[in-house]
Amino acid sequence: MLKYALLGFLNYSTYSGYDLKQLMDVSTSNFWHAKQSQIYTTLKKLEKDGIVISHIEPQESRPNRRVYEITESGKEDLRNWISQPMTTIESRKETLLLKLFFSSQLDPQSVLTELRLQQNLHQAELTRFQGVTKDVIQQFSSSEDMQKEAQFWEATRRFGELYAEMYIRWLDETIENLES
Amino acid sequence: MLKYALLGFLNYSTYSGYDLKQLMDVSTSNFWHAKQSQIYTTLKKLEKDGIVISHIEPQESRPNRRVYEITESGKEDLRNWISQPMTTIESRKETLLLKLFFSSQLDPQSVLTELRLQQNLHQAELTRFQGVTKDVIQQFSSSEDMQKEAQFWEATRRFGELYAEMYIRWLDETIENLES
DNA sequence: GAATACATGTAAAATGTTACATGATTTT
DNA sequence: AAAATCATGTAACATTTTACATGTATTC
Repeated sequence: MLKYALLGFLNYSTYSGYDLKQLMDVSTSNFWHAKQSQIYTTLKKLEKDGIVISHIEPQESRPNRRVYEITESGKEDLRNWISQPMTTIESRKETLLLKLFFSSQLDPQSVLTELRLQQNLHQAELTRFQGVTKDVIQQFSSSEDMQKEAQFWEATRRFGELYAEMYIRWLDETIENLES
Repeated sequence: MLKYALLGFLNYSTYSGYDLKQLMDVSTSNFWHAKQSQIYTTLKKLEKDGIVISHIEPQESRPNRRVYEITESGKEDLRNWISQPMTTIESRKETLLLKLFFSSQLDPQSVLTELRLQQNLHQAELTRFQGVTKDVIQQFSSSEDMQKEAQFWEATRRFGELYAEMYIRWLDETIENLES
């Protein structure tokens, strides 16, 4: 699936592996992330499959950049993937819930400590979604040629915001139940 | 991490790989799932590491069962994992959001179709969490020796319920925004 | 007669993480 | 002087998925 994240960006413009890592970190990372090493190896595989092509851009006093470009076959692959509707719900993995599920043997105090720690973390996330992230997207939506994109980006931001709110609410409830 | 899901169950009782798959499917699968093949190979690895031990239980007219038991070292490992607090937020992967992020090039109608399909799926999930799942846990909580466990199971069920509600709300909002 | 449940596993491929390796430039 | 940024990549390992393989007993 990382494949389609990379193709999505390369459909806008050409980028190096390094560029793509930076882009993902500031945009899709809330719902899709990847390590730099995986990005490099995946790009290499995509080139072998004829979905992207690369060329070297020489630089002075910095290592050369290998810049990737999407091919026609890549564009088709991407379009096809986006237009194919998902007919199932994605199954998630939530380590915190797994720990909680087996926490009856643990002393209640350390469970509460962990949940309170998570409260702080999710509160910070929420603030970020409502602050910096929102501002950045609003700037894009005021520029003409980015307006259409910005609408979709805003939808993914909003998901992050609602998710953080839901998580905090659940932590509040759970802590309250365990305290009594 | 599947390791700890398996150890968590084996801490209650001895089980075969088949049993563990059934158990996970009806309990943790909303926040932790695994394929049968992964469960079998992981159990084998855990035995090599001395965290569980197994013995064969012969059966008539059915294949023999290989039943696993947690060792002392396994119990310690599990306790240690549960008591170690998580100091970061887990990063999720949401394919639907990834698709949406790159959907500006697609025709708006097919995006809406996909979102409406997801609405139905999540509505069904929500109903399940509020119905069957809730009933099962309530039965456990009325039996004495399961009461403590049931409290934690209920917390994970409640997460599923809130998540489904949040998801539906987000889909409602997003569909409305795209329609206008 | 066909499908599902019981019960085990192996093999191969895909995906993702951690660690290693290099080296100049820029910022603290 | 140390740390961070720019920029590339490889190797090893761990995790997860998909597909294959077998065979009985029960239910529809």
